[in-house]
Amino acid sequence: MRDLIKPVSEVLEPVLIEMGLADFDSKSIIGPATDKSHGDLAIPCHQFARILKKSPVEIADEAAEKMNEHLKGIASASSVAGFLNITAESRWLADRLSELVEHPTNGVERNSTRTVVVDYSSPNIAKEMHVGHLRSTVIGDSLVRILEMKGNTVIRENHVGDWGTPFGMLIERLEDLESEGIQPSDALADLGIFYRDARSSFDSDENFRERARRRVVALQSGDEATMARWRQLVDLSFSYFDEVYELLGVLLTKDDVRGESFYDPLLASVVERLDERGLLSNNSGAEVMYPGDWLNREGNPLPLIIRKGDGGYNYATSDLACIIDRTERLGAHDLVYVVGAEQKQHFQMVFAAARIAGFLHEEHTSKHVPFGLVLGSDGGKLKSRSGGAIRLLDLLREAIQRASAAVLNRNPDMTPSEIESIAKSIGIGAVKYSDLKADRTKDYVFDWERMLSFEGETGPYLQYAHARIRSIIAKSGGGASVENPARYTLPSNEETRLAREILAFPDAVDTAASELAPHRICKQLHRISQAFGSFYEHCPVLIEDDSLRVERISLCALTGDILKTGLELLGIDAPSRM
RNA sequence: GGGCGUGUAGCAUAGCCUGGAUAAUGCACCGGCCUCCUAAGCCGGGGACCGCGGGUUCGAAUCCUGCCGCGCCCGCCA
Repeated sequence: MRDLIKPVSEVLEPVLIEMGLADFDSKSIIGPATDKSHGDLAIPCHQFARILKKSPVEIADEAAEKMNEHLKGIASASSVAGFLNITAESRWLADRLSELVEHPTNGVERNSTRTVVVDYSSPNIAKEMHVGHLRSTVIGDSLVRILEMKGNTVIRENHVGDWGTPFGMLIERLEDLESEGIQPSDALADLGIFYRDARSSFDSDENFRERARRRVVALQSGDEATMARWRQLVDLSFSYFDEVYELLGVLLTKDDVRGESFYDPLLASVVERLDERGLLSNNSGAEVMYPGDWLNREGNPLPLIIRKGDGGYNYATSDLACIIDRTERLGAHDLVYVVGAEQKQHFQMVFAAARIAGFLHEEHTSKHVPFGLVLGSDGGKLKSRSGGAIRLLDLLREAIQRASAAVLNRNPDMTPSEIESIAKSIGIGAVKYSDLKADRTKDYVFDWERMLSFEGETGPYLQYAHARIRSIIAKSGGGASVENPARYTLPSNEETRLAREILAFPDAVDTAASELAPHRICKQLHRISQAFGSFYEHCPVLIEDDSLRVERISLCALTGDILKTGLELLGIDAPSRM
């Protein structure tokens, strides 16, 4: 009800002055009513009692009376227990609804024109993607869509772990397997096993370890045969990542990949630039920076290691190179990192260092968007039934398969290809919604039963509301576009409730964008779906009364469009049948 | 030890930044609703000392403070 505050505050302002409360800002004392049965907005008058030496009840009564005559056509004012309550008139709601129908982006203003880099997903080459990557991918993708809708220029960046010391052992493992006659594509068919075996050889075999070390040196120096192997690892891993991304339906493509290897050649210049500014100091052989007041376990200042004693580089250096690349080459204003909460301090230090070094200026913002761990239903780390790590691909396929059974059960007449497509939308939507619906900073319990039960606050519930709307519209014989009726009349409580929830949608998008919190949109879409469910049961649409029929079809179409738009912002499909 | 985060019905969560009325939603539980646009739905009901103690305030789930539980970080790893 953000739009209601402005006209109400214009009426409230002279009333405040008249009552001797000119010091209060009319806009900031108006808040949403905590109990919607009292109204849309509320002004608690208890705060004025001491100044006016009158009871809050008297003050609220007086203010309500003074306001009412000027609020005609907008709202009505009433008072209860010292609260001045404002309730929008149906007429006012109806006019806002008509505006929304005409609005090109469902009332969401494209009023932000920053260039934003969103860093998300970030899997590691030759390593299985785990549920942490799922969270980063799903949350990051939604943020990209939300920020784009607000008008920003958004650049997706997939900061892939494709460089560094692990590649010595990975390449040597690949060599070993090939000498045993195993094709590289087969060797990497299961990345979890491949990585685990490489690791165990590295840990247990001195000879292998030595070969791995030499291989790292060869990789760093650009040795041709080694680079070919490295390329092979990268390409094969990507085909796996792409399969996951395709199934997930995220925006990420190969063009968005900007891996560690890209920044490697830039690292020396990072050190140079820091050195020029005299920011580096030597700490037992390593070049370090002290960007803040962090302490280590012994209570000594915590260094950010820029160059190791052996001349190698650390993640911090790479992250600084990355910041320079994004601000100076890509012209980014805002940097967003969708990375697990455990790296919070690391990012604080890197951001602080980048400010000190002048890589980030006043016009830049940098935000770590943390998310919690993914836990199994036992409260511990998520594992497969056999106790191993869960392959993301298997997980997504299971989601689709579970959805498929439910779709077939309800629609025995559907063609197999229809079922396949709808099951994918539902299964993936269920996984995404359950990941996005809660505040992302909290740990997250992964529970098949809950997310795919198709009941309650789930992706399928929202999709179902949308599908029912499409079904009505198909039966109405009209087109898919929203017709603006001559005037909405909103004759029932169900209709005004639905109108209110629809009108709150742009607000939810704005909040989600400013807080980088997709769950704000989830919650509002759920409220809209609930309001629609109630409307659906109580307000028949395809009826004889022509003007009401037109109005209700329009309301359905508008609701459907908003649900579709909202689901798109979450990266979730909105099928027309289910 | 230091830092950060988190604690809300049996379970899972929203609300906390920006203090307001009877704390919201879902699952589970109890009771209703399919000759009618998809019952993956709708309507109604029971269930909460908002971790505990202090403080600020006319008013605290929300702000401040102390304690307790849980998690994460404090590596020449990423």
